[in-house]
Amino acid sequence: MQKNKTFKPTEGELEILAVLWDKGSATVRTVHEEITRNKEAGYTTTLKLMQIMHEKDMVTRNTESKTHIYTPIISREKTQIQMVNKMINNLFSGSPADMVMQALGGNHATAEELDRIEKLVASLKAKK
Amino acid sequence: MQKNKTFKPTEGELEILAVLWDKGSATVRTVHEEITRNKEAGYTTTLKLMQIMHEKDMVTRNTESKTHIYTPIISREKTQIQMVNKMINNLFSGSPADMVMQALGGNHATAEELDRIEKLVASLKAKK
DNA sequence: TTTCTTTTACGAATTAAATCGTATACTTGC
DNA sequence: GCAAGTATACGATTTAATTCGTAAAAGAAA
Repeated sequence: MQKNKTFKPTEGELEILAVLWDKGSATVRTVHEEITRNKEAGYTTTLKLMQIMHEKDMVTRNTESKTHIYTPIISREKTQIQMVNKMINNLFSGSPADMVMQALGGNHATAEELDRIEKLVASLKAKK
Repeated sequence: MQKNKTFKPTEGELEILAVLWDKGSATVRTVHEEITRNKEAGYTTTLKLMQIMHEKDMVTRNTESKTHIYTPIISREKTQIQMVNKMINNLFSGSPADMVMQALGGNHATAEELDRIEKLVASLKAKK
């Protein structure tokens, strides 16, 4: 078991986690194929990265069969919260609202998404 | 002049930029003193980092006097937009709303901030 | 002027991420 | 059983970020 230090995946680790979160669990082969849809990479590179993630206790693996099956340990949501909070502190002087402004500023949110946000904001206001 | 590649400051660079953005311009000494309010670091470490940032064209510097004065080139806002968008893509499957949910979920936003967000959302909805 | 302090320049060491080649072991299909 | 293919293990290399020691230059103070 590891110390509970703040979890900060690197770029490459995040790509792998994205696949694992999406699929629940996956083999190196599967992860590798997903990843190489977007960029070049050797198979052993992906393998090594996943092995390192295992050493770091970011994933577990089932080694019963020759082909190991990897499962993420930390949840997507927890990672999101940690990374968003870090960014709010580092780049937005601690103001969540400022980050929200930038996130929505690009105007990529759909009408439904805006509805969801509106409801969330309303419910947060109600609590104040 | 450099290619216009996506700007991705490291952790340490971001700390320095935060000071420079805040003050507009600053000497190494000033930046260093700000930074060491929160963490340990040798003076030459900060200096070197800022020199490298200069090589990377992240900052300009005025060398008229012996004590150089550094000024950030990229704006805080542009950096915010780039980093938020990157995070939305990497960690939130491209959904700005999902990121907003996490940013506000911690319930750290003040009533006034929520008002601002509400207005922004309303104006975005009006455009749809 | 001489000394003390501050500053930059430079280079080296350290740490960590990412990449990949090669060896070896395990399956599977013939 | 054996060849071919697939998987892991391991170690080496590369690249980048970080850290800091030392020296030299510039100014300030005495």
